[in-house]
Amino acid sequence: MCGKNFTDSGDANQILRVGAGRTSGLLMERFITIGQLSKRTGVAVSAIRFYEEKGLLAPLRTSGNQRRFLRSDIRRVSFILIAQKLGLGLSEIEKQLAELPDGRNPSLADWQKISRSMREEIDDKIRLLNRTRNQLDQCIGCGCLSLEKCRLYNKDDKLGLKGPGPRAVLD
Amino acid sequence: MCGKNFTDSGDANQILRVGAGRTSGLLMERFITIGQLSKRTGVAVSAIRFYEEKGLLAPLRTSGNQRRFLRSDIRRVSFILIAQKLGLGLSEIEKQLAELPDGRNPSLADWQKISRSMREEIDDKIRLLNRTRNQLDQCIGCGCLSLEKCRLYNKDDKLGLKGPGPRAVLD
DNA sequence: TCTTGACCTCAACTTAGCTTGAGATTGCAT
DNA sequence: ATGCAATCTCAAGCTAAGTTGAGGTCAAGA
Repeated sequence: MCGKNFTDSGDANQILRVGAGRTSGLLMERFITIGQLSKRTGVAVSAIRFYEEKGLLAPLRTSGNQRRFLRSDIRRVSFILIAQKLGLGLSEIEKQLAELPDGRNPSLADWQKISRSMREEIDDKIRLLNRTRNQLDQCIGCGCLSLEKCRLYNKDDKLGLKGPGPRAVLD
Repeated sequence: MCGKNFTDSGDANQILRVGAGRTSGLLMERFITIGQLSKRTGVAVSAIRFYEEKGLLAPLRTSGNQRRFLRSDIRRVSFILIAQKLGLGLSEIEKQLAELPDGRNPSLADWQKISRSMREEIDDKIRLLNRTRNQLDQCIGCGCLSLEKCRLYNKDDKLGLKGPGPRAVLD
């Protein structure tokens, strides 16, 4: 992966951390700019920088301080997007990615392992929603709206990860 | 199951500013302080003030500028808490409450009407989660992680109301 | 060489649902 | 009359997941 020899004259575009050599031709095959990554993934440039800040991406830099991403980072960003859709926060996603050896991007096996644990979380959510719905059905006929009696208002049930409410009480 | 004496709809809001001199027994029967409301509902005093700011509560004031709530506001706050648990945002709850005639606190019929529409939203969430879970199951065997191909990554499905993700893309 | 578009950093702003703190009043009991 | 807890307002801070803008640099084509 690293240490290829190139014979091009322009030094200005060298990627620092990968080692010296020449630039454009082969480098352009391996590396993409932030704009290209943005176009390929549909994620705004500002969001990509934000992901880097949060530790989800670790691009290389050219001698001119511009970011250069691996092509496989497209897949890494896809992973982030899908995991977000499944309800994971960026910090949770970062933990999953951090466990990959060598900072590698997710492979099939990784994805299977992660998505299985996601499946369990989704199942939990569905169970909770079903229970809540059943209680709501009973509550429709009741209408008590009493915090002491209403089975809907139960501190132990957190509806979804993002369920709002007064923090001191529900959290 | 639950009690049914929730319609003290007679104690409407004909009360103006509460006079200073006699904080008499009668007033103390009808009105409660913010601290009492906090204790009865478990909602922090700061949160109650916040709800007022958002238009969900409209307490009276003493001549000394302290808030005085109706006893029935306990039920109004209960309603807010339960609706939040069901995933409604404060602005949506405010709309529901604003539709009550005379700024009345929720009655049985109101609650039934609102909770039925909530039930539909919950059903929608459950359907979406089930679909997502099924797609995830297929994805476990696939591992493609391709934005073009993966059926999991579908802009039209928003998982839950709070599903994060790059705004420009998913919204 | 010049120009232009892509890129850089850093700071501030956004929404939601609050909490925390400062500094001033109020209200009730002794 | 005094003391003290409860209350008041207003401002700032918090988390999440970014966006927006100012001001400056880089890279590539004409």
